[in-house]
Amino acid sequence: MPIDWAKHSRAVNQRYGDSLSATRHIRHVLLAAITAGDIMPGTRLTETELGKQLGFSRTPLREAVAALKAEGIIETGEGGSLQVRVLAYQDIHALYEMRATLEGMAARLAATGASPAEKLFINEIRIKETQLINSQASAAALAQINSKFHHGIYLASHNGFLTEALDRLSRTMVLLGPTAYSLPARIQEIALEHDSINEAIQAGHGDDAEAAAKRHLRNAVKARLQIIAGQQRGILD
Amino acid sequence: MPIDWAKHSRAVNQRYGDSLSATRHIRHVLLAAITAGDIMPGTRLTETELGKQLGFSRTPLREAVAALKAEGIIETGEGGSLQVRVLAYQDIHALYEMRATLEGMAARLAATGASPAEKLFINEIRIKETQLINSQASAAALAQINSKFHHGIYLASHNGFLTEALDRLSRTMVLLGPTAYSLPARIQEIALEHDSINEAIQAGHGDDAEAAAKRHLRNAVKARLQIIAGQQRGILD
DNA sequence: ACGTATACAATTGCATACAAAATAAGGCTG
DNA sequence: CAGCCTTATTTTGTATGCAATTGTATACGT
Repeated sequence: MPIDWAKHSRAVNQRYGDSLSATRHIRHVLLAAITAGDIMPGTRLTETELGKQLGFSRTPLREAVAALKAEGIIETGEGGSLQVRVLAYQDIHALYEMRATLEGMAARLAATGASPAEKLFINEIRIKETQLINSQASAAALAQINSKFHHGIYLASHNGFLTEALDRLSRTMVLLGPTAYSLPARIQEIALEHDSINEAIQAGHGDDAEAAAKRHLRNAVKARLQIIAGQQRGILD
Repeated sequence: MPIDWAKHSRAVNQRYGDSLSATRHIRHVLLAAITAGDIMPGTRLTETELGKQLGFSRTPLREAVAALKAEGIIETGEGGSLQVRVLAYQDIHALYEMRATLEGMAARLAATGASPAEKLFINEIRIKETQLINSQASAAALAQINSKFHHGIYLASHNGFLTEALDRLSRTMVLLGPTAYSLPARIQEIALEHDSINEAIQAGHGDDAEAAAKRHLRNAVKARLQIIAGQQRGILD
């Protein structure tokens, strides 16, 4: 069954405007399709087919793919064939280990260096998250506000390289599949953990913020393993 | 005055073999040229000209550039023109701040998780570095063994994402220009600091290794600022 | 003489076309 | 019938060509 590229394409246009170059447009559409789970890791992608489906020639497609390969989202199999990167079990731990360190760093910097406006902004997102949880919002909506909360902290770190590294890790994480918001029990925990981080940032306590962020990520990997265990199927299916 | 692309091209062939695709080859050649200081940050690159000089068509060139743009080495100026990324003064601090955190993490993981063989390997590089310093080796040779020392620690962290992030940061750092090995006084300091890191790793002391690595990077940024102060020219030159 | 408009040159973005490599299929031989 | 070699087809890698946008120079008007 073919993928609904038009849907992702519309979403990208709505989010970034319709004046993006073909290369950038395709890059975002591919990321959206991977995030939505329309293209599973390991799936072979053929340029001709993809280009035809997306309505672009192979040239901008290949440039978009070159960027995604540099990011580690797409990899070249044997013979130069393209496929969405397949993460090994060990990679999950490495990924979360990295993110715990970087999120800790970001939270510390935000606590010690964020402007009053930035702190207010983070706090507002946190309040909105609580409202969404209480109103039983969808997993997608919760995942979105979660992204905003974390991204707000990244920006408040005032370190562009840190922000970029964390954004990149987040993009890589979509390769792992569904978010933790598919686990109802985890939602309340996340709220509490976000509170700890937020309070430490508001109070300007760098050590506490870092510790809270690391705790948050340690729990996140635990939840992730639980999801994976739930998905557990035979290797051959 | 034209750049000696043939030299860089030969170096890339020697390092990676001559069976690289044009795209990958060009990517490495461009990185080498930037590292060597043949292309200064801010320099405008025109695809047609570059392609002609390198002996390839624009297609693989553009793919190589797409990858370097994704890495933040090349950026698109106004009007879509290409230029080597220009780092702001503030970026220097952000860059070293990031690297201090990640190098600290790598040193800690190496100390606690490296295999005996990896520890021996790191130690051998450290010994070789001492020999090179004592024999008054060139700055380039010292910079190379320095890279090997650090990269050995990255690998010993057993975290592929960390290794990749640090490699990426190292590539970005070439935008800053000459290495600290142009400062004779710094060379002895570096040796001592590397010793501290190595000893902590050999002893398996994670905390000490992380602290030593962070100290090393704090001193490195100090040396970097000294170099920049020495280069100080007017903005308009 | 300065600012603005217009025409032209240069450069990027994309598509098409071709060449080389890899995968798949088929036939042959042991 | 199994394994392997040969061939055909698909797929990737690279080159060229065209269209559209951007930068620049010249001419004109104020």
